[in-house]
Amino acid sequence: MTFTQVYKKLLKHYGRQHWWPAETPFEVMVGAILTQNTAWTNVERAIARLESRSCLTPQAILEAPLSELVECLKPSGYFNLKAQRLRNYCQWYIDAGEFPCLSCINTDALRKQLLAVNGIGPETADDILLYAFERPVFVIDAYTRRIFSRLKLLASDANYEVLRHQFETGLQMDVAVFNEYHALIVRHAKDVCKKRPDCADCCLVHICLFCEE
DNA sequence: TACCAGGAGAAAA
DNA sequence: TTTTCTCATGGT
Repeated sequence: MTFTQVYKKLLKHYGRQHWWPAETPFEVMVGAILTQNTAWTNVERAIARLESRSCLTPQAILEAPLSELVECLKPSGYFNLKAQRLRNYCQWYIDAGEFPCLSCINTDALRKQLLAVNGIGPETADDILLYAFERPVFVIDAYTRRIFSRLKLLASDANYEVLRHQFETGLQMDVAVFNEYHALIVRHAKDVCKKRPDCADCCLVHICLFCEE
């Protein structure tokens, strides 16, 4: 089984996922920060609160009183932490020139800048690069680790950069494929979790889907 | 009631 | 350098 074969099976089974669920690139960025260790349904509530208070722009987030920002973020959990992280990100985003200025920076340099922002780790940076900046970067999350280590395509204890490199060299460097693949992995993980909640260790690999036809 | 969810950073060992 | 702890709400 190869990365490409798994992708084709997932795509055939679930169809296109149309990710990321957001109206604008900046909303993608906000969602990427708010979804850290948090269910997406809770992130949606927080984003809706930001939007209802006209706080879904980097300028508005920086100008809003911290107490108001915290109030908006409460449904997504870790609200104090995320309010500060969101502000850190917005400050960098404005200082760096926003869109379209940032589109001129090459992917490696942009990734380094993102990782230098307090609160932006590898996964969040890659979410932003792939879904907001449309760069060919593969996002490695907990689902990806579990599913692909079970398929013996990845080592579960390898560090993030090693896993990302394995994925990116195992596929064609294509933004559309990376976008769809990660979305399908999340969809699959959630789908299987719902079907088999009794399974120990959250059995994320739906064997029938991946067995040889 | 207990556990987990589309992590990251600081502190401790 | 590696491991552990903290941040926190909402759904199951």
